[in-house]
Amino acid sequence: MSKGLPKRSEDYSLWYNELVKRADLAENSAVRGCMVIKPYGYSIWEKMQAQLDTMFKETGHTNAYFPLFIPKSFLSKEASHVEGFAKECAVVTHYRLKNAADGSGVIVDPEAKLEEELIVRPTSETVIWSTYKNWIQSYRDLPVLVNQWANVVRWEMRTRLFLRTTEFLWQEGHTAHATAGEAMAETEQMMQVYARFAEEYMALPVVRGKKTENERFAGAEETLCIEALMQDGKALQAGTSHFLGQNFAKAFEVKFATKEGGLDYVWGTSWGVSTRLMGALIMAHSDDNGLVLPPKLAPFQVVIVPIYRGEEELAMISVKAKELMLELKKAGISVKFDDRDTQKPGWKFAEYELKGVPVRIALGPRDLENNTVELARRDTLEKFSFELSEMPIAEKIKQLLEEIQNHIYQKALAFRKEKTTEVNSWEEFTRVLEEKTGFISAHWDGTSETEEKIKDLTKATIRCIPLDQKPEQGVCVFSGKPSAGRVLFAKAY
RNA sequence: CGGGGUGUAGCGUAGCCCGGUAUCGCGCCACAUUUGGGAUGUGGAGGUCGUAGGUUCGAAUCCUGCCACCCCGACCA
Repeated sequence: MSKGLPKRSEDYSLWYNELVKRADLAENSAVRGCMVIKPYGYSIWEKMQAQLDTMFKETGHTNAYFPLFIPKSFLSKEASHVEGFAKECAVVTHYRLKNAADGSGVIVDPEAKLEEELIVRPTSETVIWSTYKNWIQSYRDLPVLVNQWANVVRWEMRTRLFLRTTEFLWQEGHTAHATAGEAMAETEQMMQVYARFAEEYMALPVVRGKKTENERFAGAEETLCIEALMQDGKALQAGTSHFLGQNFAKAFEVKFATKEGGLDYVWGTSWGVSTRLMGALIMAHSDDNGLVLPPKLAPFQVVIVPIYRGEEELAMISVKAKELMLELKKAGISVKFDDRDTQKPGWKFAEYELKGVPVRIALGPRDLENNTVELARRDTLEKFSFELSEMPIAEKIKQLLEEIQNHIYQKALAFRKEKTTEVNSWEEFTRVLEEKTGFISAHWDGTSETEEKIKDLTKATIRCIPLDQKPEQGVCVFSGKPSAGRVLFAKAY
């Protein structure tokens, strides 16, 4: 392994790829487009899962599990849904292998052709709604509030670790309601859950918004989203929540007896976030020295590195280190004590910086003598000596972790503000897009045609119509037609 | 699927034009000296040169097929 990471300023995507690999988050696998998520990377995902899962349960949802395979016929029941996913589905056509007659290995047994092919789920609306049909008969059965943690497959042409892989891990919530209003409220609620998760846990500021018709989920009436800005000025969709109207209920004949004695189709929602969040996390905060992790999601928040000559010194330092570790653990802080004798302190410093550990404690003979430790924070790379008599170490670290969590959020927020530009002319639009990058807040005439043309010309898309959009009369930056408010454009991942 | 590129030790590479049995760095193993920012020295292990075939006394090198990966385009969370 060579030492330096590529610089963000020189080659951002190379920096990203190298960082993911060197920080032990993930690597490419033997299967094209699929990744191996390594233990350190998976630990972060587990932290995300745990927190999101808690939030889903707090909002009344329960986990369940639906099959990986979907009968082909299901997919075609909702017209726009098929259209959206048909081009990227993996299909199972056979169920058996056999030895080749010429001894060259195994081949697909042509005798074992499936009568109906199975699709590897690209998303589960269809299997789930075919199941809901049986679960729901009356308004008394509603709402159904279910989430599942699963893997899905979308056969992408070009993949990138975490950001776009053929198989990815995610959660998909699927709910059914008696009224449109209730379903819409659920859609909004879950978008807010995602936004809160991104901001409070990932330290990632997001714009809450609504997708335009072009960018909407295939099969949804309305898609709400959270959009984040990465350090290279490109936007990343971090989570989506869909109001499905009665589309899937109609496609799968999910009707319920209303309180009033009528029969009506059920209203649905679906919402999801994926391992793509890992990519967002990495790109939002990390620097040329490596990963910068928010304390709330770091696999361990503190690492203790002993500095010593000889076994006796290590033994003495270990006693102190273990004492500190215990104190920290009692306070709910996760700590790793790295007493490996196989690597030197300097090597460990660089390693934990690469891996984004929020706080490092270095403990050496001088510290034992002076009753101090050396603290270093990952976000600012500041180092300072801390007198253990000053206050309990756990309290100090707790403060520090909170400060780091807050600081990286503020830093990302300031960056987004700086990179969000209001523009009023087409000339300005293209110039800002090319030179400054980031979000562009501009008037749009509300038509898909204009959106398409802008995309063709510049690769920029409408990321969202912000929910906090101010009513403001203006003219479309492209067509000159009247507009009632600004939307956010950007080049996106 | 179009256009370009690359496959050589665990990783990154030189050699290929001009054919003679593979270079260097990192990592790995052993020993010694080291340990407050990626240590140093000495010794060592590790290779079907992507794959199948062809040309040749001889192929990493030349020719042909195939495979894989990367980059750029059309599609996407």
